[in-house]
Amino acid sequence: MATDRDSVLEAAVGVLSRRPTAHLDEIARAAGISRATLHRIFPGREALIREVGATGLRRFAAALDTAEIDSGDAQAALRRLVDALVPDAALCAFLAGENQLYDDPEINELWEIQDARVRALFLRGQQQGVFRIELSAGWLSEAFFDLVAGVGWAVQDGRLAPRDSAYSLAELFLGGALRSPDQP
Amino acid sequence: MATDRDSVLEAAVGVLSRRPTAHLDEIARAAGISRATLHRIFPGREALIREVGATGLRRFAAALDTAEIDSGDAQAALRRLVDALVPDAALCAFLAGENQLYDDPEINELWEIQDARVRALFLRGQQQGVFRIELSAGWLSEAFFDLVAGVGWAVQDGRLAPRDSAYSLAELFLGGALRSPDQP
DNA sequence: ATCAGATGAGACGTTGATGTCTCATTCTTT
DNA sequence: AAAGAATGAGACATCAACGTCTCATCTGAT
Repeated sequence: MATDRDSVLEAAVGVLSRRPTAHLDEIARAAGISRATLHRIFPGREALIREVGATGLRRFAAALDTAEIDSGDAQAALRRLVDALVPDAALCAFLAGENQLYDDPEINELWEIQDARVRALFLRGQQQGVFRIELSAGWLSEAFFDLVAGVGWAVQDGRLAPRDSAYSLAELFLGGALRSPDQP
Repeated sequence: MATDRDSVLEAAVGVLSRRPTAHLDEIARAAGISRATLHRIFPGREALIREVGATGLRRFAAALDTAEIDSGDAQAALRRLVDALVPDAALCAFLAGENQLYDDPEINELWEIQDARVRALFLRGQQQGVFRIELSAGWLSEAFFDLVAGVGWAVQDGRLAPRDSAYSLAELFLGGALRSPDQP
């Protein structure tokens, strides 16, 4: 049953995104199972972390797919990406915090692919005249991911309401903190 | 000699901001001293982490002071803050990643104070009509810190040139990723 | 040159998390 | 109801990092 595995992974993300060094006891308790069963599902801590990372990257890739980031106006594409990504913001927060994941060449390659896709979106937007060209596409991509992770943390800790998160993220990233001079 | 302690702390930040679970061996090697000497300076791992956190918060507070964030135009104040903060971006990255730090009530209180100061800056800017009011001051504050930490990581890993970091940070945060419609 | 202090290298015991095991209990299926 | 599978609880060994110690070496001051 895949549901079981997935629910455990979900719980693991909830704990690990906030405290990457959490003990297996804690993760098992959060998942509502015993440590023994956790070991029956995942061979060990390393495998669990790896699986959470792989899941996160798969969901990230799926969000890029559903948002169709290669189609149409780059700004609209980014807004679609925000909507698709916000439900998995906690997963992105985990990916951002667990740097040790990228020692694994397979995980690292998967990440490089998705990162390149996001960079391509920004590059396309710059060529369309939609995004600023004074800021490199690499930096835009990195900053965007930082903010997505930040949303994940903020929502998890109750500092940001989930229903505000997509709006807050898109508006700040696209429009910045400054009030537009022409809007009174 | 305070210089020695500080240089060790500096090296510790360099390692811990990227890999919070780094062994003491690694930190000692990065500082160019032996594990024994590291133990002579700091009673143990916990004390070291704590000290790095306290140093980070002190530097953060100092940056808020030198930027005079309570004076004048809020936008100019934020730009001053960026300039003052960027040299210690790695330290902020450490503070952002090491959530376990905030279990310590003393550290946590120090953080709350600085965070309130930043929030006050954004609130003031909103009252001045400088910052957007659709985004809460709390979210602006949090997002700003996320980006500062992101700059710290990006610089450390060579993905962002140090000389670009202040500009990239201030421009993206204040103006957003979108090209202004009136600027051709 | 000598001596005091500091440092590095390494050994050693301790501790805590992990991985594996067993066994009783519960749930499912027939 | 009975058999089988899955789970939980706990015991146990292992292992890696930590904290402490000793001793040889190095540095710097007198």
